[in-house]
Amino acid sequence: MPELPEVEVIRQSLADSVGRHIVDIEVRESRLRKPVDAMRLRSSIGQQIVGLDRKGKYLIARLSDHRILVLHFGMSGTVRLVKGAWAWDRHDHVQLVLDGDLRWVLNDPRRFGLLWVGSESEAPELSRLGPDALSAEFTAPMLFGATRRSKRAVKNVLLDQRVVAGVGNIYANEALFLAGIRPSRAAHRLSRPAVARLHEALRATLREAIAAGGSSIADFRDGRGRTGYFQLQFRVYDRCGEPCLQCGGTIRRAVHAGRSSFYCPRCQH
DNA sequence: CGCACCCCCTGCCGGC
DNA sequence: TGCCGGCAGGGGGTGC
Repeated sequence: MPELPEVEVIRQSLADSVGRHIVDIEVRESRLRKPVDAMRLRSSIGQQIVGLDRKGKYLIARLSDHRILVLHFGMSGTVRLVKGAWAWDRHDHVQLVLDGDLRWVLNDPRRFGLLWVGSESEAPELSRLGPDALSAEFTAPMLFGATRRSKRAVKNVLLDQRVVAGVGNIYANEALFLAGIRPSRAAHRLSRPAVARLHEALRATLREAIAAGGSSIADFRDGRGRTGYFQLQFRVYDRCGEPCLQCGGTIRRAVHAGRSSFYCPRCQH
């Protein structure tokens, strides 16, 4: 679920946490994508959260001892910011208690998420990431360079977090539709203007999605329990068999790299 | 190098 | 009504 827009929406909803100290951490279920090291995690008790950042799909809490607390939400993860005591609910795995009687409750039914604390330089996941899709470093010329070097389908390039961080299946499909490019097009055959269109479409889609509170397909909610509504604006994602909003043709579904692609065969070439 | 295919895990939906 | 297969926003690994 959480791609860049959803993680950004979560980040914004947790803003009240900045400046607070971590006073306790309780781990009920450590079997996430990588086992949660409760002892290591609890070494951050007493630290102050001095900032809340995001890179790609990773949420990063900066601690006063200069370490970082890294969260990734996999397919089904969320974090709720609650006030007062909290009784463990189904699929709640970790509670992070802050001063001011606040707490983060990490819930992740599929347990593909990640929770880790350490120094930024030794965070293996972060070091492999390309520039964040909404950062100034992610430019059209940079994306053009990446497409030139790759014979893969352009959608697979967009999904490659080493090229650009934060794009997942929904927004890759949506951006390719806006740019009029088929997901299966060989990346290195795209023209410079086509890549520039794609770059612009991608950033516009991500910004629109953030403004809409993200996409709530099954049950995505932000830290305050609010749903997003960008799913109401999907132009192609999960619209197989439905009419193209631009030409009235029929949206098709195909599978690339094990993921569903949705596109309009008349509008995308 | 790139992809097809597997894994991790739970939940939901459609077909029978 | 109930069961079963397929599929789902993530990432990682293997072997061809």
